[in-house]
Amino acid sequence: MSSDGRNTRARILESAVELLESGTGSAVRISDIAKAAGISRQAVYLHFPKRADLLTAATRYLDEKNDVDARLGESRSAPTGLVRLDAWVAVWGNYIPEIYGIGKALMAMMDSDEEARVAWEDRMQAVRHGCAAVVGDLARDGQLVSDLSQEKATDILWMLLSVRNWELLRHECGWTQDQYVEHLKQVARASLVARV
Amino acid sequence: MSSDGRNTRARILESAVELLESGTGSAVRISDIAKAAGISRQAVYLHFPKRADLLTAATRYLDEKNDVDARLGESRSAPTGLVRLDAWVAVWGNYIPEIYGIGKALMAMMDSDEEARVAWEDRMQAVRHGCAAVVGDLARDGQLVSDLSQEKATDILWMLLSVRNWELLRHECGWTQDQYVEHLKQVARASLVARV
DNA sequence: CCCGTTAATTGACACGGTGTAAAGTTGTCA
DNA sequence: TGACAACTTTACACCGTGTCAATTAACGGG
Repeated sequence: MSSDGRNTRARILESAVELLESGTGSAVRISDIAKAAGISRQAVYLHFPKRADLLTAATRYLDEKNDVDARLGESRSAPTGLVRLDAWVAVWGNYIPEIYGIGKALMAMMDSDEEARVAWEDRMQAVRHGCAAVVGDLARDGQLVSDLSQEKATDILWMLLSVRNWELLRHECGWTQDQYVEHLKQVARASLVARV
Repeated sequence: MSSDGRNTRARILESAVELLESGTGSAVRISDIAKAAGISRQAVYLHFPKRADLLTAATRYLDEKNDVDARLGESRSAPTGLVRLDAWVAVWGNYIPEIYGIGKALMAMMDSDEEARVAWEDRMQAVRHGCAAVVGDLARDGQLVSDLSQEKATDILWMLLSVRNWELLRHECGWTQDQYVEHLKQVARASLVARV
């Protein structure tokens, strides 16, 4: 069973993201994940000593599975700032619904678990920097609305990408993921791009 | 001590909001609140059988303390849609930092406690309706940017007012509450109001 | 003045989820 | 065959929530 080493770890992460995505978020227990992965609860602790370890590992697992880095790289090589904005928003719009369950679980722990707080804030800061880059592109192309500073525009974009928004739009308005992404694009354009 | 009936309840709520605001949010325990209120833990359960009861009561307590209803009423009687937008954003911008601790605590329970979920979503829906009203005013005054539907504009405004945003801007960017409110106003104007 | 009511107190406990610890099992590889 | 690693089972400590029962203190009305 030594070849199962990485296999089991991956199975745990798969089960974790599956449970966290499709449902009750922070109410998912370690034992639920273990059961879904077909192993004992203690085996989970063998791979992830603390709950926060599992959750942060799950975010990285999703990053790799979705090739987020590569896609974000692609988005930056688009021809104009306007297209880069669309691409960036599309990547995040599609990604957020995937991590929102994990995000909820991490946010719920943030107040009591320092490690979870740091992990989540690091993640948020990375998004923020991405927003700043995209807005910088817009400004360089002369497409940013004239009465917005780059800082303010970054904040707007970043607020729009808030994880909570997806959850609320989905639950309260019954939106699909496609609707959400399309909407994000339009809203981002309406907020940031100079009208002709 | 029968006259202490309402007094104790109020003292519990005061201690609760104080602890929840200035600090660790969902990590605040019933016993912490009891200690801060100078009573026993069981006395808290006497007034609020479940944790969710206390939290939802705390939100109502803050509403009344801050006269939120009255202020929102005033904001709607402002002369133009533009001024109404400013007033509405100011009320919520000042209110959100106060309830964000309670919001965090409620959100952390949402997945496991149905009552907490309903309470929070009701609250969010109320905000949403308010946003729709303000946007409707803008549209009636011909001030809404022409390429935005009222629905989309409502979503923008509502995303900007997300409770999470305040926390993140405060922690990651070190913003003060005044900065936040001023920023919200400007962003809302930039996003929604037709430029002349 | 006593009596009933009501709020609060103390102490004990059940429940559930996290995390730890120890001993036993199975499979692999040298 | 023996060492090693992953996983299993069982058991338990810890902590926060919520419940229960017995007790004390204060107030108001008869």
